Amino acid sequence: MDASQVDRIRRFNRTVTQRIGALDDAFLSRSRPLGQARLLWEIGPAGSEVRTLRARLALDSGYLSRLLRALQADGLVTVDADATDGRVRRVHLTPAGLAERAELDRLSDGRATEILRPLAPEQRTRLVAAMAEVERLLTASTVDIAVVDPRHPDATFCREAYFEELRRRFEGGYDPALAIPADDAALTPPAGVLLVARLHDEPVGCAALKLPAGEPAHLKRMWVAPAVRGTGLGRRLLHECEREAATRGARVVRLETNRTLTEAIALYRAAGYREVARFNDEIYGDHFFEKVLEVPG
Amino acid sequence: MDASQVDRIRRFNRTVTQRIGALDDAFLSRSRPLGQARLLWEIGPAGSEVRTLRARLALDSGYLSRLLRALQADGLVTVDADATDGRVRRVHLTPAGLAERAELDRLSDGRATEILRPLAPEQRTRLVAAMAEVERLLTASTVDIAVVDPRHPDATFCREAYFEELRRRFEGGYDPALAIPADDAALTPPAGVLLVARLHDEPVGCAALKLPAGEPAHLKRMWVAPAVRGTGLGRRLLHECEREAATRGARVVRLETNRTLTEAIALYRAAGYREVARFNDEIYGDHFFEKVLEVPG
DNA sequence: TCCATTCTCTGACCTTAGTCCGAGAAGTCG
DNA sequence: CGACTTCTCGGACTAAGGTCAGAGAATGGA
Repeated sequence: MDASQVDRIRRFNRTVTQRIGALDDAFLSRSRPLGQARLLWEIGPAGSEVRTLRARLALDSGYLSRLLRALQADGLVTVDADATDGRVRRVHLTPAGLAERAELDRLSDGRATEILRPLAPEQRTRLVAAMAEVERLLTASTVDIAVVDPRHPDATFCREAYFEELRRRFEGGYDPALAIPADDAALTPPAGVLLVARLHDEPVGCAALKLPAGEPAHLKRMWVAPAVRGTGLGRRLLHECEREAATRGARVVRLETNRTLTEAIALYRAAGYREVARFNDEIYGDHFFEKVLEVPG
Repeated sequence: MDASQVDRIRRFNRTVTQRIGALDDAFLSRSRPLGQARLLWEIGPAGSEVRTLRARLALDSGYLSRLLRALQADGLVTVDADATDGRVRRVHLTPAGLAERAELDRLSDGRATEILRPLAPEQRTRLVAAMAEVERLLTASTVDIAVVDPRHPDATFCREAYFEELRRRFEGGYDPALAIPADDAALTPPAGVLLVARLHDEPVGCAALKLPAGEPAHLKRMWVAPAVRGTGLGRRLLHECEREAATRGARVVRLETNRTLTEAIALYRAAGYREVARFNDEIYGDHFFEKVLEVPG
């Protein structure tokens, strides 16, 4: 790794936590502990379940309970049992709580404005653009790719999202029953492998390989959630698949794809795949690609 | 202010504190309180005065003293009186303290590396470039410009730095005694005004105006510290001067400058100054500029 | 020389953040 | 129904961060 890049990130950290961290101070400046303020904000105008708050903010249950008691005592929230499940409790902001939250927003906006104010208009534009870029790439780098059992909820979520997308994009729709199948067993090692990409523990992409012994690996089910497109995740998934294929003994990766999936086709070409003649009878396949893997050295 | 820009800054804050804040966790992961770790790092290999640490980290004197006691008890620092001033104390890292600090650096680098690792090489380059841009512009926006008495230490610092720069850059050097003077009285309101730009309370630039009643304001002593050049500070100082001139009744700003100060000349032209005939006998003046101020509406 | 100032340190005190544990109510499944 | 799980809550406790006031040593200036 380039040392100057590492150094840059550390310097960035120092400048940014000083200057941007001030936005969080807005939460402190209302004579309310930061924890309470953050919780108040996180509850949101529509209310939340206590358990989701606990998960989102990663708080101890006792601690969260106490924070809620404090907000309740100040008349900012109400806590009552969920209608369908008596164990879970729901929190709602009272009008006073909503007002307080709006005030936090206002303060936070004020801090942001103070950052922009001293800058010339065109500097502001540049700052905002650079921030968007940093955010985008940090998000991309937060995405985690792991081998997952095809029966895992995240795996089925991705499969359904993938099918749904094909249904929407293919001319004449998509019916998985008509396609060459890739059932759970076929994507479980060592017969195959399924990779799932997650962002903050939410599935945001997948890719699968069938690994018939002695034959080319077969890439299937490459999907990237719309929210994270344009972050290079497709390329990363493809790269991980090739690594998996190589370490599991395959020398070649093959795939077929539909003509409507233009980004995917561009991705395969950019990654060094070359178009070959049809090698199976997949009815949804218009283009067939192949790449000879480099021997890992 | 553009609401979408404000919004972007807030979103940036959320993503970045999550992801980059992890760099600070490195400081926590050594079973040492964050405060102690930060202090240890801030002392630096060369040692520091206790009072400068207190100022830099904005710590209560009692609190800082206790932190130092704790580090001392762990054998990481030594504290002893300054040689020239027996009141101030100096802190130095022991070999163990240096090792601990190096370890913190190493951990911090590790976190930074983890951010870069999942990215493609060209994404890394983009991230680092965008970070540099954000840092640069946030720094620019942190610079504070204020009217300062010419006898203030920051003002004299800027004056000396300015003269030193002219000495170095003018062909044949610079002697203030030969130039048209602008003494302290002439730069004290209402006869004139001196603006000093500061970054983290350190002077990093200045600009002055002489304001003879009923005549054009005369801009003098425009200087920007090398470290913050290219951040738009010159333009900001110039803009602030025009504002001061306008609110104090001037309709026109004039200035002369030397041909070697090319950035300054470019700045004046870009800001709408037009070159005019020589209007005084300043021996270091090669170019003479003038701008008619817009009437503040 | 004396007085005000600067600098550091200690003691006393407070709030916030956070952990651990066990009780108890509500739901689920065989 | 009974056993197990899920979810919430309060008690007990700890560590860390932080504030305030006062004492005492060293310095600088009138």
